Amino acid sequence: MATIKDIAKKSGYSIGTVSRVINKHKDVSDKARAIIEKIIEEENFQPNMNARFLKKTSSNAVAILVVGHGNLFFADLLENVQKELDKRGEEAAVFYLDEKSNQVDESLRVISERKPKGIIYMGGNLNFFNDNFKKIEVPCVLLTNSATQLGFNNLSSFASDDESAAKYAIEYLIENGHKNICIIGGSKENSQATNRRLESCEKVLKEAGIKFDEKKQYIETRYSMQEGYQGCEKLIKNNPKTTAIFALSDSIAIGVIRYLKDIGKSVPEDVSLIGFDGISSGQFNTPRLTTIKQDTKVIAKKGVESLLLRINYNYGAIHEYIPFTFLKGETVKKI
Amino acid sequence: MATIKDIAKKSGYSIGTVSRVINKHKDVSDKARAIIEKIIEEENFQPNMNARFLKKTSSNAVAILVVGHGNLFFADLLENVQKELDKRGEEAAVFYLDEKSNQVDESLRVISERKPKGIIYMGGNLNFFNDNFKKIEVPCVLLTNSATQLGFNNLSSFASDDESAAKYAIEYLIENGHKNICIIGGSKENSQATNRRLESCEKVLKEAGIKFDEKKQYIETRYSMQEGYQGCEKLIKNNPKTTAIFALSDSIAIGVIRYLKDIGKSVPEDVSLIGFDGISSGQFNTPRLTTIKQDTKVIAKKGVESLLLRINYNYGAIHEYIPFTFLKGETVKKI
DNA sequence: CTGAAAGCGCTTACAG
DNA sequence: CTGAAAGCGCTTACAG
Repeated sequence: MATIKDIAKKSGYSIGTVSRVINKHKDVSDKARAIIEKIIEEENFQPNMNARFLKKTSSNAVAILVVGHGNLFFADLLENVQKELDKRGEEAAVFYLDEKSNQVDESLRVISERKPKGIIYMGGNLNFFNDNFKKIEVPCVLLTNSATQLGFNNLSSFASDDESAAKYAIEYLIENGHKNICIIGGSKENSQATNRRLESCEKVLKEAGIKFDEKKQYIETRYSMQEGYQGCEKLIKNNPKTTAIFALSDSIAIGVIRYLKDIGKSVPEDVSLIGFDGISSGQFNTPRLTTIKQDTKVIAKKGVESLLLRINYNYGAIHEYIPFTFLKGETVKKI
Repeated sequence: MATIKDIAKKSGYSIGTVSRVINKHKDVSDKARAIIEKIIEEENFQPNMNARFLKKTSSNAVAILVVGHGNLFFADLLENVQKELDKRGEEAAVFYLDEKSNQVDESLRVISERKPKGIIYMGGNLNFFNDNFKKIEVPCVLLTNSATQLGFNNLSSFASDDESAAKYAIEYLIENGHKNICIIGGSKENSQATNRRLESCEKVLKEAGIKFDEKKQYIETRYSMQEGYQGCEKLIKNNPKTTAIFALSDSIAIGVIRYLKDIGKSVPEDVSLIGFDGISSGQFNTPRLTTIKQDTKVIAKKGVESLLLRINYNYGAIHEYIPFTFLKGETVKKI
């Protein structure tokens, strides 16, 4: 690969001038720029990012850390976030992390290596913020989980209004005559969102005078079809009279449908089902998922805006719950 | 962030010795190692990768370039590839590329920045190899597409036996009484696999004396539910008597099912359907997809093996077609 | 507008 | 076994 030195030699200019052309500095003569750009083109020269970032004390990119690969909801959200950054002329650098990894420690490394001007977290275990986030001074924003409790001044957060969403879903099931309701998905230990949703469900059920034993009628699972399938199996075995299920993600919901079908039950004929997220594959599913659609567009927009406000004008942290939409699919039946 | 210099100062050793500890060189006294490791631990020191890779002339990692983010089939294949590398104690570095990006140019950059000892390509446009692959000397392997035609000595390839798979699918449909068959998905221009499958289908149909007009009964689409839905719409409008569809990916197949349902047709009652890939979400779908399952385990294993054989013993390029499995789901009906 | 030079944080012969 | 020093490919004050 050609280096900046080669380009300098070929062009007759110094590496300093070549560097200025690469970085689009204004203080370069048109002539120099033309010559150097031509040679860069010819040589198919691409600056070495290692050298670049090693030297740079700050970059103009916003780093996006996505926890988990196959998460369709994050794929959707990420797309929106990138669009919003793009619209504002901001550069994005996406980093995918393993499901189990510590997103805060990873961001520490990204900071030291990439020097981003801001960080957007998507997913990850909330607890990790307690350990090392205090070392981070770059403006950050957490999406789809609330960071209010953490109380960091440089960490905003935008999540769906889980409380209202869960309330809406359960009330909708109740209105449709359901009294034997199970809930599936999430992690009480790692996710604020799960707790908020679950508490809201329980409150509504209690107020409606409907019995709900969390130990028996709720089960934690990861956000996959596989775990939805397995979780549903346990749930149904413990609660054979279940007539409705609220799944805390659409992927889980699809697994639930499959399990029910496998034991001869159909959705919504035998069991009604509401999902969460509103990912597109839920709407390509047959039956179309009835679900809480998280407003990824607004979450992305507000997240990006608040981050830039912090970066450019040193605004403080904001925490907001974003309204959801209810997608009336084909998986709830009145009984 | 602490640097190697800080660690050196705190430990009383030179940065050279600290570097040797980090890189697990043997020529370090137990005492020095113990002291330095303790301080690294305390300081939570993580070496700067930019500096590391800038200096290194070669790394021990295998780079994996994945084209496209949301591709569930690649997610499955990637998991298997990582497992195979892991099993052999090899390190992997995964790079996700945009759907439309030039994977060969990107790999050129990865080579100059990361100095991997080998590269595994998953997906991407075959044509890009013609332009710049000749500049690459590192051992490479292409998965899920055949590189036989390209004739590079450092590029092996492993793909499913598309020809037999397509033959099997079409024959299965014919055996089940279907004569009005449409095919959907892929790109004739960019994918060897698409061409091989399509040609094989046409051959079988011709031999069976079944009319097939490619212009009318085949449609190119990308591998998404969305495009499967839209593509199916066109296909059905042009071929209202269709009784069976062969979709060249499971995602497409799911979109097809949804479209048919939306016009009041059910799979397999009204239209039979065979997919391709065998991704897990096809098996969580209702109805379960009847599909050609690509053997990602074997593709991954052979790919990794051949790469390491080339790296360690300078073996030549191998091109192989891997046998498929037929998953008899619930989407084909005898008529 | 341009060049010469320092330095980013590491690794790696080289010498001892 | 350890240290001093060169150098990876860039960027960025500084001087002119």
